[in-house]
Amino acid sequence: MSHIEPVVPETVESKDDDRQQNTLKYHLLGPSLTKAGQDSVDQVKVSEIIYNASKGSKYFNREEVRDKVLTQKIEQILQKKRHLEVLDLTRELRAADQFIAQLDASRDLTQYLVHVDCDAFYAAVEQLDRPELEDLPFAVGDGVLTTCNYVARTFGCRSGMAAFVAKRLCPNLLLIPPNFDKYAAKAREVRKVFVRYDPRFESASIDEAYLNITEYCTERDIAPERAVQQMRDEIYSETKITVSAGIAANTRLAKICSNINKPNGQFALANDRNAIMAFMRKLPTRKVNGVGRVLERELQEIGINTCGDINTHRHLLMNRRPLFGDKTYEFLVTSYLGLGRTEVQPVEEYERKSVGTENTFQETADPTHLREKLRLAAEELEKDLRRAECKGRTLVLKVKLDTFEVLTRQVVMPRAIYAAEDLYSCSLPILAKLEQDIPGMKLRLMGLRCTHLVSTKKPDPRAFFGPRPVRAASGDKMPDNLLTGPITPGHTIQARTPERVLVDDGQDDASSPKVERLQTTERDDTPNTFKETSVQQPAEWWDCPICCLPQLTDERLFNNHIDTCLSRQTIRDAIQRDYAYNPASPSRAEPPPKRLKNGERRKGRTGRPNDPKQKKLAFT
DNA sequence: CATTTTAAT
DNA sequence: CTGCATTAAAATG
Repeated sequence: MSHIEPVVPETVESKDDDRQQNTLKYHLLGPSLTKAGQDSVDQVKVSEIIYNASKGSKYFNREEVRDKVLTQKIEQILQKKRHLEVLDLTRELRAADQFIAQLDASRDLTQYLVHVDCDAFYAAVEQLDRPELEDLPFAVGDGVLTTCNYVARTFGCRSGMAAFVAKRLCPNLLLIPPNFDKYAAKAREVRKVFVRYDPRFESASIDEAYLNITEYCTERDIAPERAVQQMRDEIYSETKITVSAGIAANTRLAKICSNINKPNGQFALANDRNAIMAFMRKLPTRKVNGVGRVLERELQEIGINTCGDINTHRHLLMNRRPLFGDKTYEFLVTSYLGLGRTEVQPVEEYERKSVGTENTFQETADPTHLREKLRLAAEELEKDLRRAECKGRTLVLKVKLDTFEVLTRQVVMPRAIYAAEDLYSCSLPILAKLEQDIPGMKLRLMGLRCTHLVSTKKPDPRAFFGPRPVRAASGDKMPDNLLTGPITPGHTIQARTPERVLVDDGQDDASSPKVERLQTTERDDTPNTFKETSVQQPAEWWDCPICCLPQLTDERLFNNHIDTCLSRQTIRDAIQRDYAYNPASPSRAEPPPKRLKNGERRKGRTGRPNDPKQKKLAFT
């Protein structure tokens, strides 16, 4: 890392302090250094400016604390490592080798995956409307830079950076407020081109996508590189947006490759084991999606800088008392081997697991004020839940103190809810308790999130009578068998989300799912069925198994409702199944999978994904 | 061991 | 010095 020489580090303490300060500077530097190659920028100078601009702020203080904690954690790792080094580890070495061999054997080199990434997307879109911006340093965002153009990047500006810090780096920086609708529209244009190459392409975020172009190439007998070049040309001529692309045997490699010749370039890694191994061997761990500043540092400290180093240290990683968890271990090993997903999944087939909203505000300790914020969050969440067509069984309250410390508290509710009224009344007690536990609690952010979602999608009787309830349709095929299916290492499992969130690669933005939602949910359908249920009290409801909406806990009313629901359509769809509708015990009139003691969901989704892998990891 | 909370991405 | 979502690991009981 960039090292700023201290004046005179005399005592041991000052030396440590100094090292601490440098790790912190690196920390504050964020992804800009390692993630994106970004040469031609004086990183030392940049980190110095960032450091000085941030110094003294509450945010800075919090980062400082976190950095110290991390340093401590690393010290423990090192101790453990020293302890391990004197032991005989030949057995774990053999186990590791076996594991690696198994993974290696599962390698699939038959597919051509592409990762496409729009160059400085938001900035590029703005520039289309205002060509005069081209040679000026500018960024999109308000408090924080969502993205910035390449001119601004030469000053060290990066996405995710606080605006006032960016201004220090580049006083002439122009800040443009975001126009999400505009970007979503442009993204749709770009995606129109994607479908021609892979109708099942996967959007990783508003400006990123994965495509499997194997079929496209074989059908036309065209080389992947040519196909991608052609696609990029079409994208440019049709949308005036430049994109970068990576072509490789799996999504993980493709993602790394798309970064190599950006902007407006592409890079292909041959579908050849030796080529891949050589490529990974010298690749810094940080380049791998899923490795952030923390894991990177932890790895560095035990001597792992490149993915090749992972193999060198495999015996340390696999152990009865390993330096990292199973998931992380597997993640690292697959990274070393250059393995990854070879399948992509369209957004429509993806089932989300939580819906939430959060808001930063002028810090306050006033209880009345805080309740207002909570109410707003509840109302916002209701809207989002409606858009997502679901309710939640657990509710998570998130707060950020004025010190930037983040706390969460959750409650499981007797029934799934979605109404702001209920969201509020369920979360209020938690807030009250927090206020009680932390006397002068001053907040700068509050958020609400629903998990353990229950779908309220269109009343579809098959959901009830069919083999599985509504929401399971696509979600259950998730887990990949380690040896048969595509590899989705623990870290990046369901890789869509992390990528969308990471402000990584110093390119582009952390596109908000909110934007994406606009694209998939044009209509704001608020079925009037919602209205009729918006009056119940949180205490006692039954969920109608057909329409999934909560009903008053009155057997007669409930049965009437179900009759109405059923007659509406498709009793014929229902006859297929032997699940008898049992009016006597409506609350139990559910298909087996859902029938758990106090109504908790089956543990399928938490337990399942691990299972196939778990036993693979059974190192004796 | 199951559930909750935190932290990382 | 954002906001949303997911996952792994640590803490808790």
